[in-house]
Amino acid sequence: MFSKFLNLDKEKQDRIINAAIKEFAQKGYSSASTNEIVKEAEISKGLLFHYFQNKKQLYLFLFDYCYELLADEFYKKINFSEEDFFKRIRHAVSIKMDLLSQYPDIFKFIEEAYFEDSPLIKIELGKRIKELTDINFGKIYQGIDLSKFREDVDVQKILKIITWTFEKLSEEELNKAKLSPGHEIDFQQLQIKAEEYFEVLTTCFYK
Amino acid sequence: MFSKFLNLDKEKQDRIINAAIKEFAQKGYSSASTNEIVKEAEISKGLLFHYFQNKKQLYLFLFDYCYELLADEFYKKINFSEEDFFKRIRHAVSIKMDLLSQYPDIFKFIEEAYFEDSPLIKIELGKRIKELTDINFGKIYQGIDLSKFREDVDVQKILKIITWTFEKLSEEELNKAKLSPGHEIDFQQLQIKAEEYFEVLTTCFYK
DNA sequence: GCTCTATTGACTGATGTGGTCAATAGCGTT
DNA sequence: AACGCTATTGACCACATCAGTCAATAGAGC
Repeated sequence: MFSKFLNLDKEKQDRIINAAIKEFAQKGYSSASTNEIVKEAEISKGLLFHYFQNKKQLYLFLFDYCYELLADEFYKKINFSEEDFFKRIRHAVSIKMDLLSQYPDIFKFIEEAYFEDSPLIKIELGKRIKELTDINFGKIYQGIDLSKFREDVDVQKILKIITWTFEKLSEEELNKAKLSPGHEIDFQQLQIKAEEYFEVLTTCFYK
Repeated sequence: MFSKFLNLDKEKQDRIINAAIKEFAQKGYSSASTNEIVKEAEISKGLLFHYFQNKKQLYLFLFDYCYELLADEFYKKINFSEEDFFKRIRHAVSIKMDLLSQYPDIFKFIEEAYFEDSPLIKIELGKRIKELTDINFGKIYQGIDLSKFREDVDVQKILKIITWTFEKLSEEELNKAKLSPGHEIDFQQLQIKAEEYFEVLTTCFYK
């Protein structure tokens, strides 16, 4: 299907993939322009359509690419044998932030895919999107040692509050980055803040 | 400036305003189509440009309109004499949810404005956007009685965790609503859940 | 110098854009 | 009924951009 494309040297593949992801991420499927993609990738219009049958096939190829890349990276790094919830969630958020900083456009691309409403995407991507959501929320809770938590309140709610805290902390830092000139996330400061909240949360929620 | 428009009967004004807000909210400034706006508002193309000099003026008018509407409604309802932080924040979130369910497109419109990067908007809307953010986070904390909180952790972080919890709870319910057939928020269930988290948070964070 | 594939970019017809403007509808006044 | 005046229309404009095509060319291997 895409064998012609996959036989290209890696550098050119990457140029095309990155350009296309960036464009789709910024504008969504229908508003994304193949003209912009070839300009950014520094290839000719004809070449893009030599490798990919049409815009739709390109988009689907990219979704598969992004999905596999994020899933692989996440599962490669997460440590499921860590039973302490705080450490687990802190680690998961940290991985997510790493990936986010490494592949910001890929995250945006996946995010945008949620909002696509052309029939194409709703049908063909529905299942995979659901799977990806589970990466964020499902498996993170498996095998957690709940015995450390205080017993006078619902532990499930505590888990949610903790998860939300780290998520909001990340979002806050991301929003700051958006307003800053270079759009760069200050990971060092985020790490420091995460540690501070980590301490507050353990103090208040552990026995 | 917009006197011609403001002399219209209210019903027609609303039709135009709502159509325009909806379109800008969905597509952002540059991709929004004046053709779509007049179609939705059921007026002719010419009439829109009879009332508003051009697309830009329309956008700026709408931002002012949305800004004032949200600010007015919020300050009208919030009770600054309530010194208990939990009650205050619970009330604020409840107001915000009310407004969100009443004016979903207006919230989306304002949200989109953050991401506009045409010079027009960055310059002319910058200050106002900042003010609106303060509505959400700044004044909510004024006059709070901090003496009730436990003293072994940073109280400012506790306030953030509480705020984030109620916000995430609202977001969660909103996302559920998006997936449901009628897009309706189950306010009763949200209220119940808020009470449950309220209890967990007071137990863990008050003395 | 031949073959064959990789690559180009000018081109197409369709669609959509913000904005204009001459024409008209409809109401208040005389 | 006839005038004036504003509210309202929608065909129209010049231009931009779109996804996709294809004849022409470049360049590598033999």
